Amino acid sequence: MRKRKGAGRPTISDVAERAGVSTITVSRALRDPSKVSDHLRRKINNAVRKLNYVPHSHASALASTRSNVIGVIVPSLTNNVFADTLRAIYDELYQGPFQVQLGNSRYVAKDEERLVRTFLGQGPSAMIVAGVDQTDATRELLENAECPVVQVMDISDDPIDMMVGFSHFEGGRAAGVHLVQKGYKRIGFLGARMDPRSHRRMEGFKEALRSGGRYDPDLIVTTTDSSSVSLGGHLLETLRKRRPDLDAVFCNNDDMALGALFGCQKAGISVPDDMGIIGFNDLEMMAASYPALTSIRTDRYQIGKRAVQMIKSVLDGEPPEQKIIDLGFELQCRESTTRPKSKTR
Amino acid sequence: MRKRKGAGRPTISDVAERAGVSTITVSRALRDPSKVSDHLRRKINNAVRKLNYVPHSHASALASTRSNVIGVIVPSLTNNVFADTLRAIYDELYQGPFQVQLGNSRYVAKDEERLVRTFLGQGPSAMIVAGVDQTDATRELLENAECPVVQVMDISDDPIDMMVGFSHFEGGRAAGVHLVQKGYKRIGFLGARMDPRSHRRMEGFKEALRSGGRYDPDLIVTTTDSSSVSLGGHLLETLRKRRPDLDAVFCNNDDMALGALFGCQKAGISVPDDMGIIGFNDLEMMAASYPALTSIRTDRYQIGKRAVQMIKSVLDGEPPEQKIIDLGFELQCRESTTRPKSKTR
DNA sequence: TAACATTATGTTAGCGCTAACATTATAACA
DNA sequence: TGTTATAATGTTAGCGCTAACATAATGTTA
Repeated sequence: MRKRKGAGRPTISDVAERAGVSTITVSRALRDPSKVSDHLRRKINNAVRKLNYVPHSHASALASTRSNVIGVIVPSLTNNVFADTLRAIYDELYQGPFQVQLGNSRYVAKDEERLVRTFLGQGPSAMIVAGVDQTDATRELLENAECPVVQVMDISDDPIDMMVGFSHFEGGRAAGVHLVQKGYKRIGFLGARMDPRSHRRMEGFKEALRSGGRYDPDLIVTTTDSSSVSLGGHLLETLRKRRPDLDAVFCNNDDMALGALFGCQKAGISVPDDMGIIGFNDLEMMAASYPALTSIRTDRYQIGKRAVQMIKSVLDGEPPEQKIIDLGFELQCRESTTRPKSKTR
Repeated sequence: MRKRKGAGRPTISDVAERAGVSTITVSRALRDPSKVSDHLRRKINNAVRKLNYVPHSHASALASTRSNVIGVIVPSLTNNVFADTLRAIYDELYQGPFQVQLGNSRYVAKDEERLVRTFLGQGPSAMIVAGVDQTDATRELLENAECPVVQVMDISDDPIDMMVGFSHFEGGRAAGVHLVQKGYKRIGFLGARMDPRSHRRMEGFKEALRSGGRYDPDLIVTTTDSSSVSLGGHLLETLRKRRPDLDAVFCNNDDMALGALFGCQKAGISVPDDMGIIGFNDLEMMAASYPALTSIRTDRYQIGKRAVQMIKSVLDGEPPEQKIIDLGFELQCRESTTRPKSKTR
C-alpha cells in the first residue's frame, strides 16, 4: 500500500475532527473568524489549543497561491543604516500574518538579481528592495512581478512601483552648502565603498562647492573599500598629507566621520577650529561624541515603516495617495562644524 | 466546471512537457543532477531556461515534508554583535539551497517563544537561537523539534542540542582581572540593557574584583535602558557624581565604552591616566578611537559560521565531533587601560 | 546467453491546505 | 404562510511538487 507519512504534527483535519466540523470551517475560523458562528469558533479554538495546532504555512501558500512572505533585499546586514530600516519593517509586520524573507546582496548587483529571482519564486506578497540602481534584468523581473514593490532608501522619478526615501544628491548638497556657509575654504570629501548612493551624495556635494566657488577635485578622496571608523582616519591622513591646508571634510557616512574625528585628535588638530567635520545619516553616536559631530539626519526607521504601510494599503485594495514618498533629511548642526567667528580665516 | 488558476508562472509540468520527459525526471534533474542522464539533463536545463522556470518552494516543501528554511532568532537587529553573526550565517548559506527565516525577539522571552512556535510551524530544516536563556516552554518546543538546534553567542553545559559561543562570565572576569592588574583601585561597572548575557559578564567581573580585593558594590551602575553611546556617557557621569574617586570602568559593551570615553573627554578626565576604560566585543571602532579602547574581542562572525557548519554536518548525516564549541575571547589591551607605571596611585 | 544487479525513467498518489461551488439553516418580508 | 435573501457550513477538487513503488534499459558475471 502506498502511504506517505506527514510531518507528524497535527493537521487541520485533526482539529476539524476533534471539533466535529469540516476542515474548511476550521480554515475559516482561523483566517476570518467572523465567518464562523461563536459556537463553532469556540470549539475550534479549544481543539487548536488542545492539539497545539500550528497551520502549515507551505500548504496554505500552495493552496491559496499566495504566500504571506514579504521579500526584503538589502546590500548590507552590518550597516546600521539598513538595520534601522529592517527593524522598522519587522516591527511593523510583527502583528500581522506576514513573514519577512531577508536577503543580503552585499552591494553586488548580480547577487541582488539572483535574490530577486529566488524570492519571486516563492510568490511573495510584496517586495522591498534597497535603492534605485537595479540592473535592467532585476528591474524587469520586479516590474513583471505580480506584487507590490517598494524601493527604499533612495528617490528617483522613475519607480518600479513605489518608493520611500530621500535624495542623496540633495543631502550631499546640503552638507556642502553648510561647510561653505560656515566659512571653511578647503573642503574635502572622504568617500568609502562608493556605492551609487554615496556617488550621488558626492555629486550633490560637488555641486554645492562649485556654486560656492570652493570646488577643488584635488580634495576628493574615495575608495571602494568598505567604510569603517579606521578608514575614516586613514583617508583623512592621506588627504592631509597631500593637502595640509585642508580645513573641512564631508564624510560619506558617520563611521567615516567618527574616524576622521579620531584622526584629528590623534594628529592634534582642533575640531572644529582647524577642521570641520560632517557625516551622513546621523547615527546615535554623533550627538554623543566630543565634540559632537554634525551630520545629515535621515529617518531610516520611518522609511521601513512607511514602506510596509504602503504595502499593506495596496494589499488591502486601497492604493496609497502617492507612489513616491520623499522623507527628506535634516541637517543636524553640532560642534564639529561650529567654529567661533573670529577663527574664520 | 471547477477550475483553479495557479499563480500563472510555469510549473514543473510545463518544463517536463517541453523537455519531453516526466515531471519527476525534471524534479530529479534539478535536485540531484547525477540521477539523470546527460542527454535529458541538457534538454531539461534548456527548457528551464527558456521558460524561466523557478521551482515553487512551497509546493516542494509540502510534498517533501521538509522546507529548506533555517530559522534564526536574534534579540536585536540593530546590535552590531548580532549583525556580524547574521552576516556569517547568510554568507555561509548563500551557495546552498537554504533560506534564512529571521526573527527579532527584541530581548523579550515571550516574543521569542512566539517566534519559535511560528517558525517550527514551517517545518524548518534547522533552528539557530541566540543565547541560552529561553523560557521553559521555548526550550521544550525546541527540544521536541525534529531538526537540529544551535544556540549561539553563549555557552552552558546544558545545550538544547548544539551550541557555539563563549563564556560571558569568563569574559567579564578577564576584564575585571585586567583592570585590577593594571593597578586601578576604584573600578566601576556600567551596564545597560542588562540582558542575561550582560548579567553574566557582570558576575564574572564582580568575582574578579572580589578576588583582587577591589570589589565595591557602590561602583556598580546598571539600567534596563538599551545601550547607546550617549548612555555610556550619562552612566559614567552618574557614577562619578556619586564616587568622584572612580578611576576605571568596565562597560558591558563597546557602545557604552565609547560613550564613557567621550564623557571623560568632555569632563577633562585623562584616559587612561585618570580613568581606565574597557569595553566588550571589540567592534571595529575600538582600535580606531583615540585613545584606542581596550576590549574583550569576541568572534561573532565565526560563531555564525560554525553554527551553520554544524547544521550542515548534521543534515548530511555526519554529526559534528563536539556538540558544544567554545570559541573563547581575547583581551585586546590598548591605550585606554595602559597608563604609565608612575601614574599608578 | 541466461540470470541477476544496476541505472534511468515513469506512474500514481498524496503532502495540508483553500477556492469554488453546493447545500442547509436562519432571518426577512410580503 | 410561502417566498426569497442571507448567513453558516459542507463537498470536492486541485495548488505544484516529490515519495514510493513500478518498469524499462543497460551492464555484469559465469
